[in-house]
Amino acid sequence: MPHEKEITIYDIARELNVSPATVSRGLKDHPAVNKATRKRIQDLAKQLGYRSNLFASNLRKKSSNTIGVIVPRLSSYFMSNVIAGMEHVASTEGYNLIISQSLETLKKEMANADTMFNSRVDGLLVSLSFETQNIDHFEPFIRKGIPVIFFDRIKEHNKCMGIIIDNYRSAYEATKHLLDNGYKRIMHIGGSTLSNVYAERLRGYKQALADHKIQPDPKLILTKNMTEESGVESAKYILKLKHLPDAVFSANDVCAVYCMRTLKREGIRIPEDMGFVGFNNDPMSKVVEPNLTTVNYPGYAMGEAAVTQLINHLNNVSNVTTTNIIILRSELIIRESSRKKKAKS
Amino acid sequence: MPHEKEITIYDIARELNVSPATVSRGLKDHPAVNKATRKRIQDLAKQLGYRSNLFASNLRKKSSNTIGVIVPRLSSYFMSNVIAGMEHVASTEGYNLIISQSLETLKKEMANADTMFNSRVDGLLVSLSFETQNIDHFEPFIRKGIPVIFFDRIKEHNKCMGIIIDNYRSAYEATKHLLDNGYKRIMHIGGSTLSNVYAERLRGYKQALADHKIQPDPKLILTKNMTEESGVESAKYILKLKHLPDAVFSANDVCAVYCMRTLKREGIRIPEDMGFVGFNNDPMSKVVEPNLTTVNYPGYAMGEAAVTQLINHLNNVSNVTTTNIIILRSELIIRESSRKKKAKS
DNA sequence: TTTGGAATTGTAACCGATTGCATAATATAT
DNA sequence: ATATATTATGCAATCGGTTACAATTCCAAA
Repeated sequence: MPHEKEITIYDIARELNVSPATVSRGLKDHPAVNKATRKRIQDLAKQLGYRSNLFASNLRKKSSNTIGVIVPRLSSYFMSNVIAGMEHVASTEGYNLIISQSLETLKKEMANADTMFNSRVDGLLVSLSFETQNIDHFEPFIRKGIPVIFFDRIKEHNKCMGIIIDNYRSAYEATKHLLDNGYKRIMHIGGSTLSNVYAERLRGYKQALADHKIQPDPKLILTKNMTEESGVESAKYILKLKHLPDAVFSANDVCAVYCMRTLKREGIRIPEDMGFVGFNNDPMSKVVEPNLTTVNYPGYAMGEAAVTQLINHLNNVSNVTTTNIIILRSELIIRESSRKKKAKS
Repeated sequence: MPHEKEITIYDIARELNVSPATVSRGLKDHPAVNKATRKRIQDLAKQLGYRSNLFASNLRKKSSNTIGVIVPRLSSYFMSNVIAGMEHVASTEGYNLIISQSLETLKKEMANADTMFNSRVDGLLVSLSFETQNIDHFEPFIRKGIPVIFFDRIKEHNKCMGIIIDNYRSAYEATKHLLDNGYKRIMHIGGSTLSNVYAERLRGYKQALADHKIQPDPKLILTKNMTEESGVESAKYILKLKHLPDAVFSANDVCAVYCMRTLKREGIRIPEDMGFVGFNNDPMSKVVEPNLTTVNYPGYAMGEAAVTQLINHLNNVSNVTTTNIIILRSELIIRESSRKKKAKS
């Protein structure tokens, strides 16, 4: 197959009897080039089907116009919305996105960071894996002044911005909502507290109880990995308790839904016998019966915010190393699963 | 901030008193370089924190080790699984992924293709937008011999491979399943038949009816955009019919679920009064009550297959322009929504 | 000792765009 | 008409690897 020859600025220069330098400038509307010359250059470029060689350009400019993204998993409702938001901003700003997943392992996260580093990304957006406690593998970026922004699953670092929602406050409100609706013995199913996300949700839960003068009962606090299975397991655990809880606040929807479903099948009525609140506003929270009260987690907005902040930093309009944390708005969505029919009885 | 100086092969060459060429070869284990020298080079490289400059390398080699991906939307259950599968294979094979979404518009799809072209991707993986009828915007790739693979939403092209499931057969089986369970008046909710996906599903539905000597009733065939809303609308449409269908085969789960739910609220019993089959095996199909019978759509496998095929082509082990279509296995998952209590009565 | 050939290493051109500096062309001021 | 800005363009080095080809080294066979 006879592939087309690639057009370079040299071809244009020769054709127009100017120097490659002029062509280079002309193509990007450099004011030092005569307006008429600029037009001739651009017209011919279009006509010949010229396309800039980004490698040559990047090599010379030492910048890639590419943003690296590392996430634990791409295939969750939340994360795919984050990515969609990122892609949206990045593409309108002329940046490319290189995306990789750590599959929740530190090993792969480090390998991915390495690839990103070699790919010379202009900046890095990271949501940390479950295993990640230490974030030294991002030091190469920081040492070279490449901005790193953590989102959702973050670790504090004095050179890196973090973008999160107020997990503490959301969990507090979720728990308070249950209390206000007359539920008293509230269980919490959460993930590993090594993660900021789950640690904060647990803290909010506890504080809400404390503000209602309720001692948290350790038997009512479960640490799970928040999958379908752990929802089922939690339900079984609940059924074995001598003193049943009258409500469950789960740190995500998937776990809540499967827990609820299992309990329902055992004859427990939701929300009369047991109230439920989840977290994430996953589509299935609106499908399960009864519909699940949950916390809306703005994935798309978080993705947009992360890229926007990064690009602003790259353009020197703001600075990632001085801003510490950005907190996005989240809200409790009240549905049937938490409305005790005879509340405050 | 004093950023670290970048180490190049020249630095290593100087230190070791060899030529940059030898370093270049040594770093990639070229057999022409003495084994001991190779080791010295690699050790020093590691010690100095050398990282290859991909721009320089790509510029010289005229290849990017990057695969471009264009999809309608990233934020669907199916697509996020596809992407996850792609990322998995790509990263183990040493390729990067550049991902963008067309948001179902031809305009953005063309713009994305353009960006990919300028980014010099080694290959392109595309699932077409709803608006796309004509695929001339991929001709620049084909003219340059850059392989293009379509997946899921495809158009036939004599130079491009397509990766799909057998939508016709799956739909046929889904419909047959309903018929076998005693349902007779089966409605179909599908998407625009400009898309291969929905056209084939409709065809399978019709053929199954025909094989059971049933005339398709045009009033029982709806073309919708398969969102939550269209599920609700379809339900309303159904309720207005004089002669109600006794089953619904929806071309996706979201639409099926919302249709089913709306009907349920109007007192229609599922599956007794009306059977339901969806498509996709979306997580919510396992949550809705009753659980929805559906066709499992192997997103992750499709992503893996697409990248594998592309990389094989790039390595000359297979050829994308000669293989036409690859069909992945899909299967009907039977759940409660289609089990008529008194079947075949 | 000479020599053919294999094993290593080096030379230098190249990939294509960018940009500091110099120069040329034109315009304005004196 | 001459000096001084101003505007427009060109020169040439640079970014860092890659690779065809040439050159050198080394060893065994003759």
